[in-house]
Parts: sequence; C-alpha cells; structure tokens
Amino acid sequence: MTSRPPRPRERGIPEATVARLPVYLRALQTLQDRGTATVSSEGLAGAAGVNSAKLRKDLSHLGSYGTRGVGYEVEYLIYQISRELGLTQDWSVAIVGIGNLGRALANYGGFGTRGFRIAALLDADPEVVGRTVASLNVRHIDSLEEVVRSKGVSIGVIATPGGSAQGVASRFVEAGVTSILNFAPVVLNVPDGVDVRKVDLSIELQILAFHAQRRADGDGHAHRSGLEVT
Amino acid sequence: MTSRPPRPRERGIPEATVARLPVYLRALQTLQDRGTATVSSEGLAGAAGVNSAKLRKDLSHLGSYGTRGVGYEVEYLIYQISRELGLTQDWSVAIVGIGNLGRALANYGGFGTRGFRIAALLDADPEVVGRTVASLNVRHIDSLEEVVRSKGVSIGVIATPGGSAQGVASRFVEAGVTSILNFAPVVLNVPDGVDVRKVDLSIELQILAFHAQRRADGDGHAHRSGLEVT
DNA sequence: ACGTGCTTGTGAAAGCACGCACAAAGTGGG
DNA sequence: CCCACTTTGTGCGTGCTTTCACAAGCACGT
Ligand SMILES: NC(=O)c1ccc[n+]([C@@H]2O[C@H](COP(=O)([O-])OP(=O)(O)OC[C@H]3O[C@@H](n4cnc5c(N)ncnc54)[C@H](O)[C@@H]3O)[C@@H](O)[C@H]2O)c1
Ligand SMILES: NC(=O)c1ccc[n+]([C@@H]2O[C@H](COP(=O)([O-])OP(=O)(O)OC[C@H]3O[C@@H](n4cnc5c(N)ncnc54)[C@H](O)[C@@H]3O)[C@@H](O)[C@H]2O)c1
Repeated sequence: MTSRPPRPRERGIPEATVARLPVYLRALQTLQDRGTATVSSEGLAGAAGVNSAKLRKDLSHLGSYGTRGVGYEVEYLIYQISRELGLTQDWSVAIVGIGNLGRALANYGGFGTRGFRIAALLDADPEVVGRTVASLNVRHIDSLEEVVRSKGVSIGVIATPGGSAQGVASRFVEAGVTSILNFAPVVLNVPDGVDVRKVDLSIELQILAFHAQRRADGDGHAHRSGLEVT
Repeated sequence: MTSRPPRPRERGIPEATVARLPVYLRALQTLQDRGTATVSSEGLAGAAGVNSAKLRKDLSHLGSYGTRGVGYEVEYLIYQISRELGLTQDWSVAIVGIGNLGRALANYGGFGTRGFRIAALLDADPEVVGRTVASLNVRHIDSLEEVVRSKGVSIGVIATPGGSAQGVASRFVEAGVTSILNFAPVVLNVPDGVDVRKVDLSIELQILAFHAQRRADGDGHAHRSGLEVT
C-alpha cells in the first residue's frame, strides 16, 4: 500500500499533535531569532514546555527530519512544520463583530506571525459600519457573501454577541467558509465538513476556579496531578 | 475514609469532564432563561454539542442528580455544577497589560455570568497608568503585590506583550496568586502548584489552517474524522 | 398493586495519548 | 577503520476518554 523506503510522511496526524505543532513552531522561531542553528529534542521540548519523548513522537509524524547524535536543524524544521500546518500559503480572514473584542483582534499586529491576513471587517451597527479600523473599512454584514467571494476569505472569525453568532456562522457556511473561529459563548451548529473552533474566556476562568477550589478544599498537601506547569 | 451509603460525590473529576462542565452550565442557563424546568440528557447534550452518553457519565461524577424516566431538574443541576466549579464563591481577578486586549477584557460585561469580579487593572506604561478603564483606575505594575493583597486577587490575567509575560507571571506567583490565565504567546514557567491556562488566538488559527489544507489536499471525498461539528 | 414506557447510571470495549526505555543511527576523535 | 558518545525514532505498557448498550429505577396510568 504505502511505499516503504521513501515514506516522508504518512496521512493522519493525531489531533493532539496538531495542537502542539504551533507551539513548537513558535519556540523554533524564538530560537532562530537568537541565532541558534540546531536544537536537540530535549532543548526544544524545554522551550515548548513538553516532554521530549512526546516532542520526538510528534515530529516523527511529519517525517524523519532529525539527525541522530545532533538534533534538528532549526530552519529546516520551521519550514517542515509550516508546510504541514499550511502556513506556506496565505489565508484570508474576515472578522465579524467589530466591538471591543473585534477591534482588539483587528489591531493585533503579530497575528499569526505569517500566513494570516485580515481581509475584511464586518458589523451590523450603522454606527460602526463605514468607520476605519486598523486601516480597514468596516463593511456592512449584508455584504458578507460578496466580501467572502471577492476577498477569497477562507477563515471566518465571529466576535459578535452570542445571540447573533449562529446567524453569522450560517451565513459564513452558506458563503463557502469552512473554517470558523468563534469567540461568542454559544455552541455553533454547522454541517459536517465545517471546522469550528472556539475561544472561550469564561470557560477558562471556570476551569481555573475549579482547580483553585480543589487546592483550597483538600488543602494541606494539596492538588491532584492535573495542574499545568507549562 | 469516605462514608459509603451517602456518597454524593467522590474526589477526582476527570480533567476532560471539568472542561465540559462550564459548557453544560451555560446550556442549562439558556434553558432556564427559556423557562425550561427539566431536561433529559439527550436534550442537554444536544444543546451542549456533545454525545448524550458522555454527558451522563460526566454528570455522574458529581453525583446522581437525575431522575430516571424524567431527566434533570435544570435549576438543581445549575446549582450542583456551579458548586462543583467553585462559582458559589467570588473570585477576584486582576488584569495586567491594559492594551487592546486588556481593555476589551476589562470592558467585557458578561464576564463569567457570575462569580468573577475584575478587581484591578495594572500596566507599566505611564500613559496608561492613572487612566480609568471600565470604571477602574489603572494601577502601576509596581503595586502588583500590594493590590493582590488588598483586593484578595486569586486569579491573574496576563495581557501584556510576550516579552513581559514571564516577569508578570513570576510576580503573580511571588504574590501568592496560583491561578493564571495567559493571553501572551509564550510558554510560562511556574512552580508546581500553580495553574496556568493559555488562550492563544494564533494557535487556533493555525489548527484551522491545518484542517482546511487537509480538506483542500485530499479533496474529493474530503476530511478525516477529526472535524469539530460542535 | 402492577405493568408500561421512558431515561438514567454504568459496566465493558475500543481508541487515544503519554512517557519510558532502548536499539538504531549518526558524529567525531584517535 | 573503529570506538565512544550523543541523540533520534519507536515499541510497548499504562492510564485516560469516548462510546455502546443495557439493566435498574422511577413516574404515571389503570
Ligand atoms: N470583550 C471581551 O473581552 C470578550 C471576552 C470573551 C468573550 N467575548 C465575546 O465576544 C463577543 C464580542 O464581545 P465584545 O465585547 O466585542 O462585544 P461588543 O458588544 O463590544 O461588540 C459586538 C459587536 O458585534 C456587532 N454585531 C451584533 N450583531 C451583529 C450581527 N448580526 N452581524 C454583525 N455584527 C453584529 C455589534 O454591532 C458590535 O459592534 C461576545 O460574544 C462576547 O461574549 C468578549
Ligand atoms: N489584541 C489581540 O487581539 C490579541 C490576540 C491574541 C493575543 N494577543 C496577545 O495579548 C497580549 C496583549 O496584546 P495587545 O494587543 O493588547 O497588546 P498591546 O501592546 O496593545 O498592550 C500591551 C499592554 O501591556 C503593557 N505592558 C507591557 N509590559 C508590561 C509589564 N511588564 N507590566 C505591565 N504592563 C505591561 C503595555 O503598556 C500595553 O498597555 C500580547 O501578548 C498579544 O500577543 C492579543
């Protein structure tokens, strides 16, 4: 089935690995900025805050890019991870809901370090539409379909209040956007084949509160093992 | 050790479950706002975007709060989950770094629906210190220790640039804060017993890009199973 | 009092994820 | 050319997570 000797990478990278690749990438870029040319799994794992065996196994899913006895060449590994993550191409992002959060996102410079370009901002409020935010003209939400088409938007960011989020998501999907990042605190319903990720501040706080309470409760010797030490 | 017959809940809720409890809680509150008094695992699972067996197992870790043949009483379940998450007490939050993001966070009203109170805002920039944001006076970062003590801060939020994040984290820890939410794109190093969670926009985008590329790559029949359908 | 119908709570199975520990593979020195 | 040393890539055991499937339990009508 698969050719044995020249197998650079197999299909199907574990989801847990995918979620860590961006972390490795950032650690590598920091190393590169410092002029480091080569790094061992131990060194990179330290910088990324993970176990070195886990890091090696993660990287092994992309291929065999290390040199035994030496380590990994920083620049080459950056390239390989970038390619795997799809960062060698450009992604057009549209943000809907230019309120407190939307504005912060729009003004956020170091967006994805590379690859992601904010192509459009949309809102429903006549007060906001027409204003310029982060050198972009805020368009009306009614032109979403047109904007997605003309700007080739492939990733939609939702920063509207919860009540509007599902509607916006549906319109994104309708317009052909299959990657959505949702900041609104609601569960989005989308058809199969559409990828939704959510960022939820209040969930994170609640998880922190749970652990904090546990520590206070049982007190004394304290905490179960689940504490992040990142 | 534990009394056997009246065992309402056992110690040790799985981490995966803890991460979902806030989602259930929100779904329940939405139901309550609509006047629903009772909900089945199927119904709640639908609203929360998870499998109903998973939901039942999750809830079973808190105790046996459902009624067979009927379902769960919404109000009671809200109370039980809130209690388990530690939301029946108040948590004081301090935000460090009142820039684009910090301001958005400070102005964010529906913070944690309940339980979380923004007690202090801190920044290093003389331009920002002294200003009023969200009816709070922005304090200088040098007073962090004093503020933590006087306001009883138990959760620290870091919204500074990456370069300052580790320093701020260390000072939080030094001041006795053991729960940290980090928005800066760096790996924080903290001692055992300190709980760090991170929210990282650019990682989320990169994960979306990976899946989007996969869909475009293999094309045709498309996508592996890992797509979120939330 | 009892049967019917619905829903919970949970055993058991399957699938993932993690981390140890080590063989394999490369480097560099002699 | 070979040996000592370093570091990768991975087989394997372990524990956590998810899902299925069903017995047990409860409400309600008769
Ligand atoms: N501000 C934060 O720090 C923060 C933190 C966590 C989560 N959130 C969530 O992010 C979302 C946005 O928060 P915010 O503080 O920026 O709110 P906001 O009210 O400041 O901004 C919301 C914006 O969305 C626009 N909008 C409303 N309906 C729309 C529609 N149908 N189409 C297009 N635009 C529409 C509004 O005009 C407004 O400009 C909310 O769901 C909030 O719960 C915000
Ligand atoms: N803006 C966004 O949408 C966004 C999105 C994702 C991640 N982030 C991350 O969040 C962080 C903040 O982003 P931002 O856009 O608000 O940046 P920003 O530059 O607008 O604000 C940073 C603030 O931190 C303050 N600061 C710097 N060093 C400090 C220190 N040692 N102590 C206290 N305060 C200090 C600065 O004075 C400034 O007010 C960054 O790490 C950024 O990468 C931002």
